[in-house]
Amino acid sequence: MIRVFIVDDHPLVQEGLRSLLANEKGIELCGYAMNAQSCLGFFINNTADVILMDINLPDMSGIELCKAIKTKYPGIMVLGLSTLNQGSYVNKMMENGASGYVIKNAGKEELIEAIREVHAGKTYLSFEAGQAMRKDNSIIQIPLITRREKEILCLIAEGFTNPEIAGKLFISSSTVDSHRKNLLSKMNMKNTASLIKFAVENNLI
Amino acid sequence: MIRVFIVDDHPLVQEGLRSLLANEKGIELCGYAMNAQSCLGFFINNTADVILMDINLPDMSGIELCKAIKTKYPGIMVLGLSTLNQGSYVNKMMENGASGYVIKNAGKEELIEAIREVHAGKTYLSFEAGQAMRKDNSIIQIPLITRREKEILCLIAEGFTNPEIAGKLFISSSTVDSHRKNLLSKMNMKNTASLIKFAVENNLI
DNA sequence: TTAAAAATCCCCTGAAAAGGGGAATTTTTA
DNA sequence: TAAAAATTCCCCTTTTCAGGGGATTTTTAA
Repeated sequence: MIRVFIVDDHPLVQEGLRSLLANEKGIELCGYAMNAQSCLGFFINNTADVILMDINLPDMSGIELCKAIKTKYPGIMVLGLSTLNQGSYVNKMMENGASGYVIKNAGKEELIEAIREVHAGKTYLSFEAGQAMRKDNSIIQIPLITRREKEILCLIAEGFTNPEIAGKLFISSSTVDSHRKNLLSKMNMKNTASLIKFAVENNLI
Repeated sequence: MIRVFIVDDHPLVQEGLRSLLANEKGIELCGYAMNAQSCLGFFINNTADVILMDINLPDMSGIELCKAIKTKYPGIMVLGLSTLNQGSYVNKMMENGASGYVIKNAGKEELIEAIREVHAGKTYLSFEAGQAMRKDNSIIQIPLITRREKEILCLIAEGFTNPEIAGKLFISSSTVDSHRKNLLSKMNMKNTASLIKFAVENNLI
């Protein structure tokens, strides 16, 4: 019996995954969490065999959580969950100990197979994830953003201006401006409007 | 046997709804569409008893689609699907012939019950939807935006400036600016960044 | 058919963002 | 420990946005 733990902040995804795994033989849902903290909390007194882990969590990125889990509990296998277009994140997550990757709208069969594979110590990359990992293809890569950039991106999205953000973070307005320009250029966006749309749609904030 | 048709542009919601209804006795999924056009296309040669209809579709609002369906096929019952905070839209959709409303992250039982109720000719409002409809509560109301405003909002989100949008729509830049100001004021947003975040999060675009 | 709503257009001013450049310091990571 | 990455800061100019007005025409709905 493979004990599966789910970490995903989106209620609909949670619901979908739970119903997909509900009647599967050999697989048992042993718990779930909506954020990284409660996930880490669970594993203090409990355990699991495989964690289905979303890449985007409210309090910590999936990459960091993956690292934390694999450092403390190397025996637990982490299977990343992503939407499309997250190639860079796929790479980062694998580098930090994930055993595989599944696209969120994958079918039931693929998900089950992936769980069994990683539980057996193998690596599983869904076809789309494999595609997304290739550097030289046409799939849009979401560039990695740093912690500070994410912080600033969130404040921009909340409607704060550069001087306001500078005040909140105790840095200069010029610095905020630099980060903003970096975000625009690395995301390849024309202006704030398209940047925020892209960020929200890809769960960067 | 109640024949149910699903119209929702979100793949994860589609998947979730389909799996929720999959093994339900007395309910049969007779088709689904990702947009209003293919929904209308389906009903030229087919029919259904209940349509689960998302409020936000890429090509037409759920309100308009609801109106169109109820005008042509009054016997088909429309059950609206919304996220929270869409009180104004709930009202509009009911005014245009919808028989009820269910919150997207409602449980299986509630969804099934709602389908049976509206199929029986009754009205179903999920508790949260009922809450959202009350004018005098603390739930954030999403103001209704006009067709033109939505059009302009989308172009802003794509990164176009006022003059660029003006060129595309063959109107003056001042007019675009007026619409933009209206959007900011009716949504009660500080600037473009927060406006776009709000719009994307509430599926307005 | 007539009132309400939506869409159109213009004025003004100041604030904010975008685009260009460069550079120093701190933190991570290999 | 050295190289790489992240964070910090500043200069300049031009464009775009936001806030404040007001007004007309067209469309929609009661």
